[in-house]
Amino acid sequence: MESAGTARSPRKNLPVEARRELLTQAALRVMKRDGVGAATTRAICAEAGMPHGAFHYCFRSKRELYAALLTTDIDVDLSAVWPEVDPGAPPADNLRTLFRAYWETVVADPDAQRVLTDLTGLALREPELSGLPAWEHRSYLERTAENLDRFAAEAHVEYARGTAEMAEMVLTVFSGATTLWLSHRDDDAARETLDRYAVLLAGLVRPRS
Amino acid sequence: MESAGTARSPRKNLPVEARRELLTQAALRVMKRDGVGAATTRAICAEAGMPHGAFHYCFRSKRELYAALLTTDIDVDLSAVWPEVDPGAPPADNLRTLFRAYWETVVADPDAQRVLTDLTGLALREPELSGLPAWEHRSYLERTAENLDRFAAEAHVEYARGTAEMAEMVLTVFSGATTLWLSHRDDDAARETLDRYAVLLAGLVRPRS
DNA sequence: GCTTGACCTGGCCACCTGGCCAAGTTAGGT
DNA sequence: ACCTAACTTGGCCAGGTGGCCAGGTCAAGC
Repeated sequence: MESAGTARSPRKNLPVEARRELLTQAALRVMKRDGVGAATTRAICAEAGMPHGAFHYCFRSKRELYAALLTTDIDVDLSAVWPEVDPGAPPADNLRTLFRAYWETVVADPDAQRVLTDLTGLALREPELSGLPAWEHRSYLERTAENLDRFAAEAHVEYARGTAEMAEMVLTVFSGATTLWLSHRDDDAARETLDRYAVLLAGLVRPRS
Repeated sequence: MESAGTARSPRKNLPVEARRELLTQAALRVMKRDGVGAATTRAICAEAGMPHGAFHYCFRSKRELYAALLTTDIDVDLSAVWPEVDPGAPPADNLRTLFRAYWETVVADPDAQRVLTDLTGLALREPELSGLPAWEHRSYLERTAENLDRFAAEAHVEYARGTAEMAEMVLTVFSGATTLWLSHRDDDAARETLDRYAVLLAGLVRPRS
């Protein structure tokens, strides 16, 4: 079984970077399972099968762990689930397919969204980390724009207002739908809302010139 | 001056409910100022000018305080800032005015949004409180629908897909715009996005039959 | 004045938190 | 075989946490 959290490697010299990686992944597991508040340095080390002392050998402080999480580990890879695009279909249909593909990734791992939200809120308080959420948002925006461009190429369309603004609008709806769904957990309502916005936003799409 | 947090009433017999109210308001102040995590029972009592012992005379546990906050105190009153509606103007213009009025309340007190977000996330973890966010969402949805109805009446329009679904869509955009803005703090981007969505959603509005 | 019950409080408790460190262990170069 | 520098660890610390309670205080009713 070798279940994480109970296993305890006897002793193994490891470069600090490798250990940092193990710790950040363990932290993410704990946060998803028990909440960001429950991710104490001890809980994280236990999850990673390390003694508590290992933590402050790898990280100067807990904030450094937060920073590592926000800059590297939290990646909801949109391109992972890429929908089939039919160049012949109406843009609204293709856009709806795209939105649903995103939604699958949200439903598949809701805890990831909660952790991201909580971690962002936490970082905003810490002066040392307060810049990270903005950075993370820009990164997210860029990747969304890339996906939108790829989508536009495959569907043979272009965006009336430009890709960047389209990306901001799409992210707004995704973020809102996710937030609301985390509260009400109404799958149907969320999907319907996304479908409707797919239709609306299709109005900003036109055949490529 | 009588600044809150330092003043300390000598001793005053108060019905428990009044004291509870004082504590919840003090808790809200602390959370907005220093974050939800900083709102310890001691910090809250200090803010309210009470000894620490008072807390557990009024509340059985800290969770009970959270519940009191989520069910009564957190009210972002949309109808407080009601825009002027011009029945002669295009629906898109009126809708944009409505959206901007909402946005003013967000920008006026961003910390309230953060507290609401964090508190919701926290409640979702606690089995005892996990139902409250859904309840809160329904309440929010109803009040949004009421406002939309009032708006429709004043602007002499109606909603093609029904008020309820319109409210869900509007809330989705509001929530998303707020979340994104809390990260990037780009006022212009947020306003532009809201303006664009006002135009898009105006497509779901038609003259009253 | 006296009784009663609601109200009030300082101090205590067990537990947990992030952070630190001296002493020990390992692996690789020479 | 030895040295060195990187790595590992259990234990310790000061401070903070939510929760509890015995004993004190107050105001109202008689």
